[in-house]
Amino acid sequence: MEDKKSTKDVIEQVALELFSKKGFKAVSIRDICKVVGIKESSIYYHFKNKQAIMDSLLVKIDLLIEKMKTTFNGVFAQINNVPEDAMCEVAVGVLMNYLLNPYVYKMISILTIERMSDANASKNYQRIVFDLPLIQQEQIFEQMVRKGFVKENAPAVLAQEYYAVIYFAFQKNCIGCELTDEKIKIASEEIRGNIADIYRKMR
Amino acid sequence: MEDKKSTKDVIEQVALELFSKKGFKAVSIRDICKVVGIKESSIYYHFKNKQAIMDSLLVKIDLLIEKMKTTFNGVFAQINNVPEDAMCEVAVGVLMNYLLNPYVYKMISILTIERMSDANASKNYQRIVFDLPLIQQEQIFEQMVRKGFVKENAPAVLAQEYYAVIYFAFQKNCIGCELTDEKIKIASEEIRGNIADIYRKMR
DNA sequence: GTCTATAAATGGATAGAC
DNA sequence: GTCTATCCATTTATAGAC
Repeated sequence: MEDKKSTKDVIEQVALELFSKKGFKAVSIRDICKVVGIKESSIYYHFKNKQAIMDSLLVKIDLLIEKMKTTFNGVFAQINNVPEDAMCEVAVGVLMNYLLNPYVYKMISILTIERMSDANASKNYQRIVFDLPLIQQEQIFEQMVRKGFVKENAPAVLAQEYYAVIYFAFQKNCIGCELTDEKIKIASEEIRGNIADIYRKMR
Repeated sequence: MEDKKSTKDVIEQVALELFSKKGFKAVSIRDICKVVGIKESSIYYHFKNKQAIMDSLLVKIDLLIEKMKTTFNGVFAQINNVPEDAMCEVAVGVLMNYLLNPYVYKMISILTIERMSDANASKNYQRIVFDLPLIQQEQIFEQMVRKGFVKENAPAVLAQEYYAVIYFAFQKNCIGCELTDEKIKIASEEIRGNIADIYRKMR
């Protein structure tokens, strides 16, 4: 029972893959159909048009992120002690489990291109790449300040300083062309080094 | 003597503008010619093909950046005292005079799109957006550590922490769709706030 | 649900007149 | 240097058979 994927699901999967590599506009319906193994016209049975495929992908990522959020909150609530190492590992975790999650990473790649000319894509990029992680980080720092793990400071400012390091390493090493294990490793190490440095100062 | 711009210059100027808004691939020769006011075929008198226009733009930005670099080095060499305010203003200066320089900004916009699928664009993005500013910042921190303005620390790490704040604010507020004065103001203030916070810790 | 066939638009690029 | 005219490839999308 492995190949139970409907044609519609396969279309979405292939579209996500291709869009993330070349951008929404640069991928043709023909490109998608060629990989899926159906004729061009058949795709219009499953989706009204090309944009409808993209819209469907956006709905799916919202569900995924919502699920990740509740999982992460549950894990973090149990932490009672935050040594420097743990701070670094949480930061690397944001990279590995969120920004580099296969689905999230591909969607970020698509929106990176589309947000330059599409206001709606720009909103979605803002939400997925900046707003959601920053709110998450801010809540963590709120708890940490309250529990006395870091010196008192505005949690929003701490979150921004902290996440800027992660986002910077992500953009510098993981975005653009092929993503290799080597690049992921370099990004992780840059994050560890910079977060450790910042954390030492803020305690 | 204002309209002495050759057709070739106008083509480049229009192409830069259009490429930066929609991406290299999404802009057609027809689009460019319509704005310039010439027929499609005429463009092939000035440039071998579409790619040749882009190549020419890349050569020009290299010349511009080289000029900016020497200017900036001259200005910074005269600074003998770096209070917190000056640190913030230098950071905002990197945003306003480099990342938001009209030519640099448009080129970054183009490369943001193209680097997702073109290895050469990826290299150029890396060079213009990461390598050059980081080397510049590193040299500044080297001087500052030497002159005793900041506590001793690896200049490369300081440069990365410092520039990450600038890049983050730039990406969060200034990239994607229309760039407004309001967005620039928010980015500047975020940089000022975060740099002041970091600088207070590293002295 | 998938196919063939085809419409209608848009793309890059060239030949040759002026 | 710029034009008209044209070629050929590619694209989105639809109509209608199976």
